[in-house]
Amino acid sequence: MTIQKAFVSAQDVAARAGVSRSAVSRTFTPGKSVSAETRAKVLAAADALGYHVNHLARGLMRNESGIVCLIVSDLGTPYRSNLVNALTQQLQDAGKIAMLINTDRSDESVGLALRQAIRYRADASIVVSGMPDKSIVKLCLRNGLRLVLINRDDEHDGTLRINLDDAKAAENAVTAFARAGCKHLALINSTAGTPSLMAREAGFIAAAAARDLPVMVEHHGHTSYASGRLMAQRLLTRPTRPDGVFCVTDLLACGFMDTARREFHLDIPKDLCVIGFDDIEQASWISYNITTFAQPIDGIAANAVAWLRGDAEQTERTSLRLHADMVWRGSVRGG
Amino acid sequence: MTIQKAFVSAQDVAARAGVSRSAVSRTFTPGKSVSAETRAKVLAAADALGYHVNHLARGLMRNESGIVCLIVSDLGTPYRSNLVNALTQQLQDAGKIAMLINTDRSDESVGLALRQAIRYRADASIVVSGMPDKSIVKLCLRNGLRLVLINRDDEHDGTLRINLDDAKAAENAVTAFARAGCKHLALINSTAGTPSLMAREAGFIAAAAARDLPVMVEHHGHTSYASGRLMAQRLLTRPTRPDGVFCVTDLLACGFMDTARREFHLDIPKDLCVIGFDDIEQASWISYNITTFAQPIDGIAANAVAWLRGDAEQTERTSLRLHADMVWRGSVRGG
DNA sequence: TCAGCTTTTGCAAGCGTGTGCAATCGTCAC
DNA sequence: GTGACGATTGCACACGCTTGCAAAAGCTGA
Repeated sequence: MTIQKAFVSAQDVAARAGVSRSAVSRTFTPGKSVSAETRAKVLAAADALGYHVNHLARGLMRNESGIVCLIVSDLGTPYRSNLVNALTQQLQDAGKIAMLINTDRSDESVGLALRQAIRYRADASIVVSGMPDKSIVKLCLRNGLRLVLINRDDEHDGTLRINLDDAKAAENAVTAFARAGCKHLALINSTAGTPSLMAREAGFIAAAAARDLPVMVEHHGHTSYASGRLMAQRLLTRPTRPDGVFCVTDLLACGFMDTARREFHLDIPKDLCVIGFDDIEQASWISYNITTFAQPIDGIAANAVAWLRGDAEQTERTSLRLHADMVWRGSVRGG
Repeated sequence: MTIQKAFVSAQDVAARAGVSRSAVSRTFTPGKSVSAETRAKVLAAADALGYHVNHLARGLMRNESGIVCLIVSDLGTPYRSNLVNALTQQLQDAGKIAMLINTDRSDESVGLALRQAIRYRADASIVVSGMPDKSIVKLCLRNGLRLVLINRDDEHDGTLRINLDDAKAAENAVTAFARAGCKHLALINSTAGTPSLMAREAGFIAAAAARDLPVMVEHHGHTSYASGRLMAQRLLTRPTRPDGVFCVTDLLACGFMDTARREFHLDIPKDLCVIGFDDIEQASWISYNITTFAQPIDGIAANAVAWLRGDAEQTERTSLRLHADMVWRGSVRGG
């Protein structure tokens, strides 16, 4: 194999096709005027040479790279990986491409990620984890980087904020427990306390108070299986044992249920009702069968992408609140 | 807010700092010679203006974008999302950035993904799902796009192939079953049959044959929880019920175990031993507690990234076979 | 002070593309 | 035959950056 230039350029294609370089460029730009004959010659030459438009150069010229950054931590987590999956899929369908940046959930590392997005002149970035601080957000907007915040908070203007109706869901959870005859409610949550988790907590406590039901609360670590186990041990050794527990995440619920059953020999839902949140795949597995709230993952992704495409009616709405449907399964009595 | 140019360029910074544009460029290129004084002026101006090097332009000049494409299907799957997580993390640490492309696992869509990688002049792409055909691989190599194939096959020259020692693992599974006194072995697998899954199957059958143990085999759908359930129904209604089942994936094992317990009231490991593969998080959950083989995810990622960086000794090895350690848990008797 | 050296600096070319502008071509009606 | 008009085409500049080259500046020792 002879040594050759790594990538073939439009110039090369033009030479082979016997046309000007602009003709090549126009052939690959939808909506530009090229005669059928020229187009055919160009396409033939491009195919023979293995030509592919250089998107770096195109992005440089158009000032629009087609890149959208996804900023996310703990991609291994079921909920997050499903959301990222839906987002990349829908971005691809919209002609964009996803760039993935890992963060530990510190604000600082989110800032670093956003700077990286700016460097690649991303058209937008979508923040799934962590909270960018005000100055970074301003920097992004100033640089023409559009921002979507998913289940973050509702503070930053100029961005699209997509949140769930966490308070409403929490209220429904209380209602379900009340109907099941639960008298002693409890809630377990992480210590991190993202705005959306805190909204679930506050909503649950408020709704319970409205019905004069007491709520025990535990906080620990991240929203993981291990945390769920640990909080189960704490909660189930209290003097009065709760009989209705709202886990702000299905992962917590899985750990909680396993410990309640194996270590405390409790029957779910007879002795203890459990409600989770997210509707991850595992919640539907036979061993768990958790009553939970479904994150409208496709809906979230669709709204984000629609806003990015600048669809007329969507562009104006900068704050969206989606509903999380309750999924009735077997971890609550009398569904 | 006044209308202004979207992005600030090196020119703008140079003007404000009172130096030439090249000085700005050199300031942001490690190893280039700039006086401390100039560097300070440049950094001050860059900070004030919010300047960020344009990586599209830089990539265009250097002919090296810093982008690495990850080609993957079903990111929602625990094993894949953990692998992608490790890869993006380690790529970031190496100064690269991950681009994520979703495929259905058809060869065709892998081809499309690779063309996308070429268009963005990615430095490399890492194929986690699907199998690119020979002509596309050639096209990539000709375009200077390096290729890493993870748990694919071992055919393509010029690429880095990272595989597990599936045969050895399968042999260890047979040994474990034999020690537990299992007489009737079985294996469940997807119909897709990627090379690595087929290697596990072939290895298991061969090792069982060497011990004169019969093996029942079932194939169905993807390597999912649902498939595991369905194959359990098929396998456990056979005239002779297996007492040692190798599930080529933990997800299959979860579905299999749930069905074996709830629908056939079998005790694991008393009536039935189960071994999985991957060591996903769920395999360690109390409800499953599956004896399995750990994918050396960090090792895979580390090897891939090291090869991409062109580390001297690594560059020569183009085919790697890593070991999957057995993780002893409770789904096999007498661990 | 000055030659000889190293470090720093600015200039300008070039990376591969998109696109405004003017020139060219073909078509058609008169 | 001619003029008008629309579709195509090529030229040349621009995008923001890197880098070779040569000039300038700083430093050393005699």
